Amino acid sequence: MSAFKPLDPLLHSQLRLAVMSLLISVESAEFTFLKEKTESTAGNLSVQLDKLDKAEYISISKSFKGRRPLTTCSITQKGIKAFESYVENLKNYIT
Amino acid sequence: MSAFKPLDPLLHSQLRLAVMSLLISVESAEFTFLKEKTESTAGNLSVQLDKLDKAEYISISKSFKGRRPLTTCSITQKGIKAFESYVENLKNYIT
DNA sequence: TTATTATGGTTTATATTATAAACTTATTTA
DNA sequence: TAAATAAGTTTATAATATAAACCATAATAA
Repeated sequence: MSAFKPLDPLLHSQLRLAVMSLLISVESAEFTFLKEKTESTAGNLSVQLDKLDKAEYISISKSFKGRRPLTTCSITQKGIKAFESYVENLKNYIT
Repeated sequence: MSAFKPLDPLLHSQLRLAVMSLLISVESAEFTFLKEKTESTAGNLSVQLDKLDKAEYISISKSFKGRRPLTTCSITQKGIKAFESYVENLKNYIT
């Protein structure tokens, strides 16, 4: 027991982990909200959201608020499972 | 509260974190022991140990066991503090 | 009206990183 | 003596994180 299970590289990233951490406790969140909370640049955030989306850890919907673009993200079941098992695995490293 | 504090990039690495995790609970450990426990390649381990050493998170002593090289590592006070605060910061992300 | 600045992003370039492959030196073993 | 093993180190490469540059539209100022 307590071997070092591999840490999902998609989650073992400061910004993506922060995003998942935010999304896991809300229904959905807007791009600008995530940007503020994570204090990231828009470019970086955009790239990392795409990666999470491609892995189907989150789903992204693009629409408009009035006439401005609105990107809304929410975590998927797959994302929740991945996050939870990442956290479980991580515990072996830090306790 | 619960902002995302930055994660020390030196520790936010699977192998280096595993090494630190091992070293924190022992007096010292040999290269081969770390290699087995972390299931890493010698090359990768060698590189990561060097980085931890340069950051003074561990200290490395090279000697001989009989006639074979023996590399022994131990965590430093600086390393312990860094590890502990990494863990504290990380908690904001995963709880 | 025409600039100028702000908003909400995306794309691209770059520097850093993690990692394994290849190598070195010495020592056993067949 | 040749081949395999041990204990690493050095180097090459592919992946990654990140910010800079860019784009389109909207609001504001001159």
